[in-house]
Amino acid sequence: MSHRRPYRRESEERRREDLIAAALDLVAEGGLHAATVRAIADRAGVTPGLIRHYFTSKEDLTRVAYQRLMEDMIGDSASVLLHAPADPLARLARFVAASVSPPVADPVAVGLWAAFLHDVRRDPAMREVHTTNYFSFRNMLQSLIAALPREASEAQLRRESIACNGVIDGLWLEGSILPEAFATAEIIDIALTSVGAILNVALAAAYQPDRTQT
Amino acid sequence: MSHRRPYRRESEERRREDLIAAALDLVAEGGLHAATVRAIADRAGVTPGLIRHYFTSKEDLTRVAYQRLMEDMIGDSASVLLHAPADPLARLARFVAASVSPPVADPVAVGLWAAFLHDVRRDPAMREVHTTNYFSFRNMLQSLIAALPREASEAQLRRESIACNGVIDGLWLEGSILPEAFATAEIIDIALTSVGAILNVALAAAYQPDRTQT
DNA sequence: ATTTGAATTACACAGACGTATAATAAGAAG
DNA sequence: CTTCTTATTATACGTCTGTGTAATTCAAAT
Repeated sequence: MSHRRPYRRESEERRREDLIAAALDLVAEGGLHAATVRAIADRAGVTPGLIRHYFTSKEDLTRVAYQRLMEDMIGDSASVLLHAPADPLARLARFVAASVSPPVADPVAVGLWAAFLHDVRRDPAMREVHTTNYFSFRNMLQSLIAALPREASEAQLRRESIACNGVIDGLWLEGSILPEAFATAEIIDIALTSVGAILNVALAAAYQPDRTQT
Repeated sequence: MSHRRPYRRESEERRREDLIAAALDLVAEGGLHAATVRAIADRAGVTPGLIRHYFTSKEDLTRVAYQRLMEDMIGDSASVLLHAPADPLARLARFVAASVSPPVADPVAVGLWAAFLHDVRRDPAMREVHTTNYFSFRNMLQSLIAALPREASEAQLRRESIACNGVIDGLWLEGSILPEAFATAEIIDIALTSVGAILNVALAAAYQPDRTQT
């Protein structure tokens, strides 16, 4: 009499991937509290019990999902440099522009990032993921700045990368939260001009949009 | 036989105030999900039912609490200008410095702000509170910039205030999330130098710390 | 003193939460 | 075709959630 739901067996990797993606989806849509065990399982097309088969607890899944989110965001930024020009100034310009425009700057991404922020402050494991990725991004930026044809001490480089990172983060935030208040082109232009002013280089003039993508 | 808990009647204003404060406290400590009706009531020293006597729903209380948070943050920034110098450059410097140091920049404040961010994106009412306060802050900044002794078009002023606001927000964020990674004095110095570079004025040199406070 | 209105407490309810455990069936191995 | 492993489903449990409603008790008005 019992009609048990039919199912397919999948690889562990695939199942974990699906569950992580489902969790991030739900957090993006409805905040952390929307990503319940039942909702995640439903979105991933499995039953709730399976989550505890692949993750020791919901907290465990949350941590893994956050790590995945961070890796993706860093990856999006870094991938810009793959097809970037050789000229250091143009490279920096493209990196800055990419960091304040989609897909890096995006309401959903900011929502996700914010949803996890509280746990980041509380949970040491998540805190370390954050710290690692923050410095990873800043170091990318610092390398690009260091490559510019000019003289700069190490201490000055550090200060400049913090400052530029600040501009980028701030504009990333505002542009993503109030997307209708700014045109993407305007945000890019402001970011380039500001970073240029901080570094005392003509960054906006050196910017060449990437024409290989949309 | 029934031992009913004794209580004092309080003014509506006082009770609402206490409940709002309790809610913000709990959100700061444990995120939005920690601010349950029962926990809020407990913290405020009342029973859960009372919340629905002063607020039509928990969502209502949440909205009001967020509004209070924003007002307080804007107020902290604005109050700096009360005892600020008359010199426009020094005024701007103090405003910028205050925005990236305590009590404006503070891990708890950032945690609170982030906890509400998702609802801000979703709920139109909360969204309007955010927008209003964002522009309120940016207009304060723009006024300070406009008061500087130099020539600047309206369009340039807008761009500069967006850029400076970006730097401030970004440094506020990073300094608050990773307080141990930066000294407060360092963040202030970076903020002043960066804003100065964007506006092309000697802001760091014009900074005079407020000695009337701690 | 008594009455009266409403601020406050007390209790109940239905649903959702994360978790634990037992039952089943898919798919590989023999 | 049969056996065996385990990925997956199913179900139950206790707790917590927001909300609705009735019972009380405070404090002011009379």
